[in-house]
Amino acid sequence: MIMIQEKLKNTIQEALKMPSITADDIHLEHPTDLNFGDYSSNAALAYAKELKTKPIDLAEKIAEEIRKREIKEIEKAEVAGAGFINFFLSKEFFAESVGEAITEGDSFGANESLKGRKVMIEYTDPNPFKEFHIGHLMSNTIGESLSRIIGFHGAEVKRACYQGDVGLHVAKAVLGMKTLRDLMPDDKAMLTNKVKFLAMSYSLGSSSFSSLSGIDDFKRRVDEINKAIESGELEVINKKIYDRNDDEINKLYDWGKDVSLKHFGEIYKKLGTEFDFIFFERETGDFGKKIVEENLKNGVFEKSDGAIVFKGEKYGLHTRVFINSEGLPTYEAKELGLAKIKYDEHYQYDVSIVVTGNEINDYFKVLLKAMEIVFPDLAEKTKHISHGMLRLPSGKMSSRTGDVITAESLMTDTQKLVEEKIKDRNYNEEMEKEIIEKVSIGAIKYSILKHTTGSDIVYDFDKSISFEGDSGPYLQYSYARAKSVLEKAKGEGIKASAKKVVTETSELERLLYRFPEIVERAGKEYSPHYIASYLIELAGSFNSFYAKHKIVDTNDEISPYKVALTASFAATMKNGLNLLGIQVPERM
RNA sequence: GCCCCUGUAGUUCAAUGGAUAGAACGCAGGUUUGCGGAACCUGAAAUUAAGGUUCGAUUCCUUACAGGGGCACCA
Repeated sequence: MIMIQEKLKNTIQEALKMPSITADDIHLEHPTDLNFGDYSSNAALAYAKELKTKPIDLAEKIAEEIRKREIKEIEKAEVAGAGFINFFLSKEFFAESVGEAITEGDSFGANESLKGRKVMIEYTDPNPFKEFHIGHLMSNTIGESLSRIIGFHGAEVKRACYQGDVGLHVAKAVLGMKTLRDLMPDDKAMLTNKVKFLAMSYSLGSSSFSSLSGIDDFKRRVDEINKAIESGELEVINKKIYDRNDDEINKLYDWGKDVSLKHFGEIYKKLGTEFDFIFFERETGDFGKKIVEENLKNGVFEKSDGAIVFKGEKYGLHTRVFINSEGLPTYEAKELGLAKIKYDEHYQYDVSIVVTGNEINDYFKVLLKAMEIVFPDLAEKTKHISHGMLRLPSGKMSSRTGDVITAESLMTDTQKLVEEKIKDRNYNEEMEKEIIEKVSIGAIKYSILKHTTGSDIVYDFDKSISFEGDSGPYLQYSYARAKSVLEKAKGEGIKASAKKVVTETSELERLLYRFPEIVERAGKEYSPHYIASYLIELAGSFNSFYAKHKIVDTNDEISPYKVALTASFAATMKNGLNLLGIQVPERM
């Protein structure tokens, strides 16, 4: 499929008669306006000067050369504008690509450029005892999509999640649990109550109490916990959690961790992620500490104010603490240990991708620099992909009222909107449940993935999740609509066939064949949003096509072709959405 | 103070150095009972400012202004 590009490039290269230029130097693009053709090259503009000729003349020369060859995929090549060479693909080419999309089905768009490569991708990374918030949802959505895209390039992909099960945030939650112990749900209680209990415990241990005002004896408990924090009990608990030498603490800790992880498990299931590896900070801490200490003598790390640091200034970065003055490894040391553990003990990857929020970009640069010195081979394989922050229109999300938008509240709110939308349609209960889940998750994921990875997303609670226009449900709807047309065609005995081409080429065909290219680009640049915007364009094109033509029509001799076009659209949409981690309902 | 990121229609987002800057929401108007109106069609509406590089700049460089993030024992 992508061979057509190679063919064009080679031809242009030959026509140029410039030995110093290789086919790879030739740039091809899709003009934004289809009136300018399907492919366009600026080669004449770029090399006219060197050849001491006018761009227009050179372009004409190249175009002539191409016409002479009578390439069957090319209907015409013309010169336009300042010296662009525009290529219009032939009907035969489009018919062939429509046929390909149907035959290849679920693998349409896939390639083997990463065949044999092993890729580990770490994402989501929520912390047990704490809430699963929007940031984790973003990381999960992007990480899952990247995993699928990279897998579509033929690589073997392993998904990993790294969770902070030790540290001050955990100690805070345990302290909160101690204070709220008499409210602790018994074993018969529902999971949701346990989760709520945990959330309360955590917020009791933090500066925000807004979610707690309903509980008994609220003020006494807050006072109690503030007193405990002032007296340094947090550090004591933290140490006890590390050392596991206190039965009471262990019991609370184990219970809380278990509830948390089960809860995360439910969320992953809804989101469609299955991790191959789950790492915990407890495992990486000691190891990371050892690595740092071993590299003290050789000067990679230095002692400073009782802590062990990496002086990033030498490399234009900043200093970071790897082991604090109490001798405990910080996140930096743990991450160093994690990289080594991932590779040595679990998976000999060729590439290791870590997806996080961009607020730690600078920190990650320091980490990578340190890793470059200690484990150069691993650093070379490691790639940091960061996503933007989610902000409210009025400013930062967490500081305003102390309310953090949890991923779950977003998910349930969205579900309610979908429920409202479909309440008048009579689906059976099972189907309704499926539709609600797929559509609401699809809406959320799409609204994250349509943005350039790395840019911030402004989140307006009322408007952000849309079901119309530029939205996940719009894509799902278009797919469901196509499926329903195909059902009807089947019922009327019309078989899809791309063999007989008598129709005018539509925009739909001119977009469909591009899918494999889009997938490649999304993979190369680690950017799912290319797929998202492509699918929107594709869906719009299909919907226009649908409005203009009657697809299923026993009296129309080109109906089989239109059915084929519809089938290839459906296959492409399904694959594209799958790469975004969005499921497709057959009906909605 | 220093470092990083970002400034595009009223709003939220697109645009591998290319041609007339593309969508969606919102707004104004429309869609002959034809396979699903979560749809389709028409219209008004934008590159923060000033320089520079280039045949060509939303894109690269410089400066200014505005917003976000980070800068030692949290992650």
